[in-house]
Amino acid sequence: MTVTIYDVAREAGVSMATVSRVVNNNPNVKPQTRKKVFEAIERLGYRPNAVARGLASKKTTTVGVVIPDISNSIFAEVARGIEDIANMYHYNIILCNADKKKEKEIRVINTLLEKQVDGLLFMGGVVTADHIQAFRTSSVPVVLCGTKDEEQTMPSVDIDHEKAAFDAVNVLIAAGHRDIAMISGTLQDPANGFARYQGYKKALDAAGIELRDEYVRIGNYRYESSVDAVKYFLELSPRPTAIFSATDEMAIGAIHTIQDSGLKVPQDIAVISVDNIRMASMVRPTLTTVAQPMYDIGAVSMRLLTKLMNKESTDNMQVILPHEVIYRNSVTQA
Amino acid sequence: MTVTIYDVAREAGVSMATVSRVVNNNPNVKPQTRKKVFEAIERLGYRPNAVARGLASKKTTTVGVVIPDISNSIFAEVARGIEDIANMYHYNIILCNADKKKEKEIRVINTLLEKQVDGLLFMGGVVTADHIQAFRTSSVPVVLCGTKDEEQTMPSVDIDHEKAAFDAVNVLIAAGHRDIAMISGTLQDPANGFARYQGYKKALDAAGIELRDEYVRIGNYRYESSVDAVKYFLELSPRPTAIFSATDEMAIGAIHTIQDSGLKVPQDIAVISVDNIRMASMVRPTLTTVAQPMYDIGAVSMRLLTKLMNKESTDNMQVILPHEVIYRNSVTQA
DNA sequence: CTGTTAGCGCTTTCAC
DNA sequence: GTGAAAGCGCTAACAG
Repeated sequence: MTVTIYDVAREAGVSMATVSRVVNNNPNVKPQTRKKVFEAIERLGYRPNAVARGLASKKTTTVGVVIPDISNSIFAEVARGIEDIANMYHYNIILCNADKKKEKEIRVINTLLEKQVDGLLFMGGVVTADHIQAFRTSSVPVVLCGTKDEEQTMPSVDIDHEKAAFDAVNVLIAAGHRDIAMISGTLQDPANGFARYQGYKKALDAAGIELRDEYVRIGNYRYESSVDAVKYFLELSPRPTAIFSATDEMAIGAIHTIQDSGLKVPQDIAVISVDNIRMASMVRPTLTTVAQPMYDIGAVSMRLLTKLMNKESTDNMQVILPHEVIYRNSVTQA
Repeated sequence: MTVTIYDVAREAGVSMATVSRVVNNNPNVKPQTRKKVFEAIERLGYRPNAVARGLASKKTTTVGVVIPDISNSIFAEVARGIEDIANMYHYNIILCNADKKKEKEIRVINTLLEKQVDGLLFMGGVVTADHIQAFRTSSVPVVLCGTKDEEQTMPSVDIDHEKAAFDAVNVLIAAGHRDIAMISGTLQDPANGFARYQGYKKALDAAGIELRDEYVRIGNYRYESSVDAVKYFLELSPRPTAIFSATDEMAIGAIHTIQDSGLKVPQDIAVISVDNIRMASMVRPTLTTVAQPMYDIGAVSMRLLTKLMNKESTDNMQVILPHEVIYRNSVTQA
């Protein structure tokens, strides 16, 4: 039924070992023999069985990628970076969505490990002790991308979220704003949540602006969640003249809510955030934001993982990539 | 080093077969024995090797999903539907991005087949003879989702794109429009391209409106591509009073281009499209569009695939799911 | 209810 | 350059 390496060997009049060598590009095969084998493969329509190969060689040339939320375009962009480098090094990637659920993340990590992936990339989200525990039960290398663990003991690739937020708020301050509200993510989230909030606080602090509790609302990163936050801000007095959103998606929700209330962005209220998703240049006004290099985060973390899988020495296990303010039209420049 | 089923057997004082039964939830094990085995597993930290299991059982409980473009939110939503049903039937899914490149699609299909997936889901895009050929070289079932092949010989789940487009254009006609332009996808694409164009043509025809060549521009489904199309339309005389876009993303580009030119949507030019991506309710004005049930397309195709993998009989191999007009604010209702 | 025994399809020494 | 043979870790008859 299915044609195996043995069938090919017989058809070509050689041993399985030789066929294996040909398939794996081992140079120790006479060109003529190689040709015979290729012909037999062609004739029989042989397709190597990666499962059998994986069992025999104890390598699958596959890396597992756990993605917290497949419908989030940020992760999609990171995934592209991962893919490109993976292809370059001849690894296949298997992407597993975890729905932003911790329990599912752990389950997915275990599934991937059972499938004997050669390495693991864990994207975004919170990295708990349970995650670390799951990683430890395996012997394959793991790289965190777009996040890091509390103790910073694991290899990771990320931006400096606090500094990014700091820079964003400073754009607002430089434009003359003093009444600056923030739509934050949950403070439980060390990267997109807590760190960005810290950056906001420090920027205000550095400018001698007092932090006002009612100027901070917690959202869930979704468009809808910023609608409520902004409605709340709109009732305040003094009403904020600028809003710093932890993410672009919430910023876009903010812009629309402001506009729906009859106010103008940036004239009445300026808006800035961090991420630079594709949509940021698709709204009106276009969104001023701090870009994180999503593709590079993916690419660099995959590259780091290849080194780890090859047991190459690596100097820097905790990579921080640079970010950059993208000036568009949701903040009036000074 | 790695602990195997054999180690567990020894530790628990039973045979490998018994351990295998316990791990696979085979009822033919005395509760007490089962307990002993579980304890041994726990003590040793045993994790079953899915690769070995796959080789021995010739089943991987894994289905491969090829996704044309991971950064396209439509596919992401379809993927959610696939995932949910896959989990329900205890299949893992491995997602492979193909960058909308035919060559890469074929390569990915072959990789997946080498990995011995139990079934294949092929999402969106054009299905050529080469694709069919690749599918045929394998013995596992394949379901197309969100697309279909020319000859409709393969199992598939999709909407009636032509009818969806027809309905969209009719909304415009019902609102009194006669000068209706279209931003189409490539006519090579049977689903999102050709079929939607056909629907446009037929709707005009049914209303006795003559088709004008200059009222049709071809885009590439991206936001940017509709900018040029709309600029072209704006110069025309008579200027169209409504635009039908083959996809939401291009429709959003259209709306912004119209607004940037100083005109208003829907007062000066109405816009409608097909898809209903999340962003459709996030733009201003919110986008009137024909919704395709993305989650369901994924869910139904995965369900169909499970039936095929179990060799259950299935009456309907070419499923067409219903679509629905979502009235929002980019078309003034009559 | 449990153990024995063949493989699954391939890689990988080790000889020749 | 090539072949023989021993597994990789597990499942699946088949016995008992």
